[in-house]
Order: sequence, then structure tokens, then C-alpha cells
Amino acid sequence: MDQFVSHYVLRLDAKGRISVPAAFRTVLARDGFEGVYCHPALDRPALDAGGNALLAEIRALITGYPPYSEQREQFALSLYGTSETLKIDSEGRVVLTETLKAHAGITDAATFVGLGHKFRIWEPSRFRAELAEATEKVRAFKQELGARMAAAKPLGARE
Amino acid sequence: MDQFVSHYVLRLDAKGRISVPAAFRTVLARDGFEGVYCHPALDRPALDAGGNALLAEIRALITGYPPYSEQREQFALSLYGTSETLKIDSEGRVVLTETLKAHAGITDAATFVGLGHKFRIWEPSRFRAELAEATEKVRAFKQELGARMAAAKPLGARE
DNA sequence: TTGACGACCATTGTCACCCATGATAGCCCA
DNA sequence: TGGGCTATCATGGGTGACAATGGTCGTCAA
Repeated sequence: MDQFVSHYVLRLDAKGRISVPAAFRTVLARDGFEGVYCHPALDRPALDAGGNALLAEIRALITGYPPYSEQREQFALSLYGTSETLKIDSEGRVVLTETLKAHAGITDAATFVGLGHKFRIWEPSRFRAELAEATEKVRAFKQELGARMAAAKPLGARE
Repeated sequence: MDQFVSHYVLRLDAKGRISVPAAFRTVLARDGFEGVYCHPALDRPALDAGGNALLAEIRALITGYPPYSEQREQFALSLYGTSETLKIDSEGRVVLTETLKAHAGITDAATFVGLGHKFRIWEPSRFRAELAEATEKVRAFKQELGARMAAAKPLGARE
């Protein structure tokens, strides 16, 4: 598997270390990234994390704007400037910085959620709320989609 | 890592020395630059710093204008003319010149911010303000971008 | 002489690395 | 199929190395 999937709840120990799920570690290893690239999510109280795939996405976003342009500087500042490259110890653990923990409200446990090319780290109860909300929206959206598809292709036509 | 990421707050000692973050030093070493290339940021009370990658960007900007053109001479003056190559001592520290410190308003501490190919040095409280502003703008921009994409591709069309 | 600066040396705290343990799940074999 | 064995994972703790910081001394120049 070369994608981050599923979710795991892990606890921080007394030294603030937390294990990265083994499944995610193998994806990172395959990706060839040493450590975990991590930054606060732009519009959520959560952390975005990953390896070269995430880094490449960010680099593409930033280098898409011309040097010295206002937008490039702002993206670079709020993405690169707030990022951390966390080191993974021999047991597969990382230490989240105070800034990162504060942004996500993480204290003694965290939920790792796979999102394909990257994963997200949440405070567990916040994740449950986010998941419930997302599930609700997807459910509503699916109904709407079904209705529209039915209107466009009646008679149960396959796509 | 071959890019400047994250940010660090470091203090100046009584002799005006300040440590360059170890992570940045390794990037500079990999870049093959001896010391730190540094100049006042064009339109901010901060300092732009880096190694060969930054020098290359500046060279590209200047040589993009025709020789003897007004703009070329002005850029050359305000970029090359105000630059310093700071020496790094055996403990990884540099001494900022009075001119540089005055431009950024740095007195007893400074924030080093990674921006990918270069990094920026701020007076810490000014940096916090700058980061908050940039984060706000990026957030707003992301929403606008999401709305536009949704308008362009309704119905969850695949890309 | 004094001040600026560079080369060393010293101190402190954190963290990367190492070793240890309990729990679990997969596997092999009877 | 059941039972035990083992590899792997999550977690806990100790220690040495290094980063950040502070200070001293000598040299060179104004």
C-alpha cells in the first residue's frame, strides 16, 4: 500500500512522544521521506502530515506563483513557515511541538487519519465530531447526487 | 531536507551574536554556501537570507531586465548594494550588522522563518503579526478557490 | 589604549538514541 | 481446530550527544 488509509488513535507518553501508526510508517518509508513533514491545517484545528508527496504538493502550489509575488510569499510563510520536519525515533515515534499541539488541541492522545497522499492528526474527540459532520454532509450530498443522476439517466443506466 | 522550513526564535547575546538554527545550517551546508547571504527585504521590515539558491534567484531577477535599464540598476543597487555575507563562527552564530538590525527592528531576539529556498529574519513580535495576517489571507484565498472550483465542476465531477 | 572581532572554552537543557516490557495478532504445528 | 510460539507494535524509561548560549583571551586596527 502506498497510500495513507484508515485511522488510529494513539497516546502520548510522559515525554510527549507518540507512535506513528505502523501502516503509515511503511507508506512514509516507501515514499522515501526521512521523518514526518507536518504543518497546521489551514482551516481546521488539525495537523496535515506526510512525506515527499505532501511536500511536492506544497512546492507545486507555491512555485505556481511568480517569485516575489504577494501570494507566493503568503503561501510560503503560512505553509513552510509553520511546518516542522519531525524526526522518527527507532521505535517509530515523533514529538509534536507545542505549537502543533496547541493548534490541534492535542494533549494526551491523537487520532491519525489517512487521506491518501497525506494524513491528518486530530484531537480524538474533535475528530469524532468532524467525522460525524462529514458523514452527515456526504449522506445528504449522496441523496442529491442520486436524484440528479436519476434525472439525467433514468432507467438505472450504468455509467 | 534541502529546504528551509519551520521557524525558530533565537536570542542575541551581549556581543550581538545569534545562532543560526541548526536545521538551517545543514541546508546551507548542503547548498554549498559558506556563510549566510543576507539583505533587507524589499518591502518588509525583515531580512532575506540564504545561500546559493537565494543568490541565483536574485541574479535571475536582475538579469531579467536589459543591461543599463533603469529597473536593472535600481534592483542591483537595492539588492546587491545592501547585501552582506555574514560569517558563521564555529558554534554556528552570525553577527548582524547595525544596518540590518535597524531595518528589521531587531534588538535582543529574532525569528528565523523558512520559506523554502530562502529564509527570513524578523523581530519576533513583528513576525507574529505578519504570520497572522498571511494566514488570514491564505485562508480567505483558499475558500475563494474552493468556491470557484465547485462552481466550475459541480456534481463532484472527477478531475 | 580602546574597541571590534575572531578563535576557543564552558555550561545547561533538551532530545535523539538505546534498551526494556506488555500486549496483540498472526502463524505453525500437532 | 485448538494451543502455543513468535514477530511486531505500542509504550516506558535512561543516557549521551549536541544545540543554544555565555564567557575569556588574543589580535588587529583606528
